[in-house]
Amino acid sequence: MAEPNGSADTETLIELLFFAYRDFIADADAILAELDFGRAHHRVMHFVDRKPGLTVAELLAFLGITKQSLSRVLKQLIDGGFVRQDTGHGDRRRRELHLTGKGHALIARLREPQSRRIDTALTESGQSHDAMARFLKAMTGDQARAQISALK
Amino acid sequence: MAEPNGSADTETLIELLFFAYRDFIADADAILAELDFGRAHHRVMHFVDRKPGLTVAELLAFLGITKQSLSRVLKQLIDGGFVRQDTGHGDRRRRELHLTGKGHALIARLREPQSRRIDTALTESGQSHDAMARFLKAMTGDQARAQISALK
DNA sequence: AAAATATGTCAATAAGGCTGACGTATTTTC
DNA sequence: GAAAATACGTCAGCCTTATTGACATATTTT
Repeated sequence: MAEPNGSADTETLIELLFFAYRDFIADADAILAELDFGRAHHRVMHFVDRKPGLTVAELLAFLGITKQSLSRVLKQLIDGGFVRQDTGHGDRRRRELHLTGKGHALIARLREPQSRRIDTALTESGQSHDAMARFLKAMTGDQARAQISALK
Repeated sequence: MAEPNGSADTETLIELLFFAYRDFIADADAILAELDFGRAHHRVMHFVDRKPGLTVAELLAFLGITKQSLSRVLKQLIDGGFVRQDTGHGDRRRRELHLTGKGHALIARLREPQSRRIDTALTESGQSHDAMARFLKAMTGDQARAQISALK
């Protein structure tokens, strides 16, 4: 038998996931490079958009990096006018993050080729959006699932 | 309507892909850290295993990096006894790369948690291996498809 | 013999992470 | 009301993995 336990074919999936993610990310990289931004900037904008008003500490938890690492990237986004920081209403120690109009425009532009790639791939492969969401969610660990829930 | 053009939901898929890939990679990262290796070492071993005897130039094309970047990683793998370099039979300028027994053991160990995660996720989400392969392949660009074909 | 190819290596640079330490404003606790 | 905890910012130094450019060497092809 060619695949006694399916492992040979799962090996192919490991490889396909590498290529698929690499090419998926490349779409946005090209746009980011124009602004001298990197993937870190993209991730920050994504989560600020997904959860407007989130604090620096919450953002760090989503990204899984330290505040020292975030600071440089966040500063560039604020200086560039893509992200705005508001002092917290109740707790004035907090800095609540929001995208500016310019920030919304950029995240939309970054998302466009990625969305198109996903939608095209779903159509080409005859997959439903829902089935893919279920698979990807099943691929994540407990921590990520909690984070995903927090974005509702 | 909640989703006029499906874009709202594709946005969720973008995010899920980020989390899924991050967690998928984390499995191997933990093992690599024990050996003071990184993802670059993993990728090199994967492709050397998938196409035994491939040359340095071929490997560079798969990885999409420069030879200067590869050199350090490859040197560490060779010094550590995970990868072996044979002078080409016909063309003695070429260095044909192979995994050693130790290399095979490591790649198997790295693949194990990743395969398990994929297989579990497929089962949990009721997806077939084949459908997922079709989707992931549809996500890749032309260049990657050519590379994937070259691995047959 | 000359040119092209495959590989290796040196040097300098950059992005994006890390740890540790410290400062400051604000809130919570005792 | 003083002390402790929290949220954030920042300085300094370090690491990994990538980059480009330049050049050396062995081998094959022209």
